[in-house]
Amino acid sequence: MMVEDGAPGTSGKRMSFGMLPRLLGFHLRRTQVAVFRHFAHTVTPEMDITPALFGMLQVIAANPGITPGGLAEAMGVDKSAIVKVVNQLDERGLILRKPSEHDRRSHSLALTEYGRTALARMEALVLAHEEDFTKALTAEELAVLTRLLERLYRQTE
Amino acid sequence: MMVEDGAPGTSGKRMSFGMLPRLLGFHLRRTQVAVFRHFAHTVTPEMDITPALFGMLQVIAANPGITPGGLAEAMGVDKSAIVKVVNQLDERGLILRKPSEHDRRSHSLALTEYGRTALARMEALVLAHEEDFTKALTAEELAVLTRLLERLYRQTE
DNA sequence: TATTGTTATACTCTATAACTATA
DNA sequence: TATAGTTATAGAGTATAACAATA
Repeated sequence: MMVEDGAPGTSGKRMSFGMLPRLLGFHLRRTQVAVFRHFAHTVTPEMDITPALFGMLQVIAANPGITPGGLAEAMGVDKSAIVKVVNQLDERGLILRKPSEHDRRSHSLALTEYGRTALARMEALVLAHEEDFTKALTAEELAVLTRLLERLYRQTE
Repeated sequence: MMVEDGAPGTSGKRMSFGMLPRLLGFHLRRTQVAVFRHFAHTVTPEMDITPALFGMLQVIAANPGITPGGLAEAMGVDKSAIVKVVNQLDERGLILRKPSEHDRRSHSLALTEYGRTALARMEALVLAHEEDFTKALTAEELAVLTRLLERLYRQTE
């Protein structure tokens, strides 16, 4: 049996977040979680892809011949963290990994034919996800939001 | 020796993010990373706290007597994931964990005297971090940004 | 039977360090 | 010596399942 004892969270009582709602990071975090959840419901079921993997595919598609090191730099992670990702995409037949002719240490990444087809479908799902998630905002409000975010993170690049 | 071979990322060449810049999640992610890095440079060195731990302390401080289960619910994580966090805060003397009188299964969390002092200092550092990170925006722009984010994540709550 | 806190366990993400094969 | 890719390893963070104490 449940007993009301004054402590929030034990029952259905409202609880306070203290000063957190005055911090931008708090709202960023909540929005990020909501976007990921929405993506997981709308894109992942059909194409079995995460936001991070989709991002990797986009960068490879937009920069054919990019190296694993270049991909790591683009995504802002260590080169060692890229290996598992590239392996996954490779094993799924989405990308091709071939040694460079100039420098045999270096590898060149590019989408396969199947990868291009799959990515096209993912892009359609992602755009639908984006449109649905942002439907509460007008196009202008979304543009304002994006530009404000850009101004914040560009100052520290 | 480094050889230019046309692939971006291998050298200092610009690379493209494809359609990613048209996705809100891309900009949210980059802003989130920038906020965390700024926090790590301005708050963590003096008070050895992360954004997540600071959030936990805020919720405990604002809801004295909250249970671990209530904290888990507030932070949107599983109750089993809270245990390590509460242990850390307890071991550092920031919070006190005592059994409830009404229900001896239940624990009641609250800040210690030291915890209150430490949190006050953290809050000062966090507010300075917030002000510096958002200094590129006017107060009005920041308010607009916050409200747009709220409208996005509230629709899915 | 159901709930609270906890443990055991596993999986993801990411970093550091060291290895290999080239250069 | 230096670099590209990789491996081994470790530490967060989070989830599921199961357990003991209590209700």
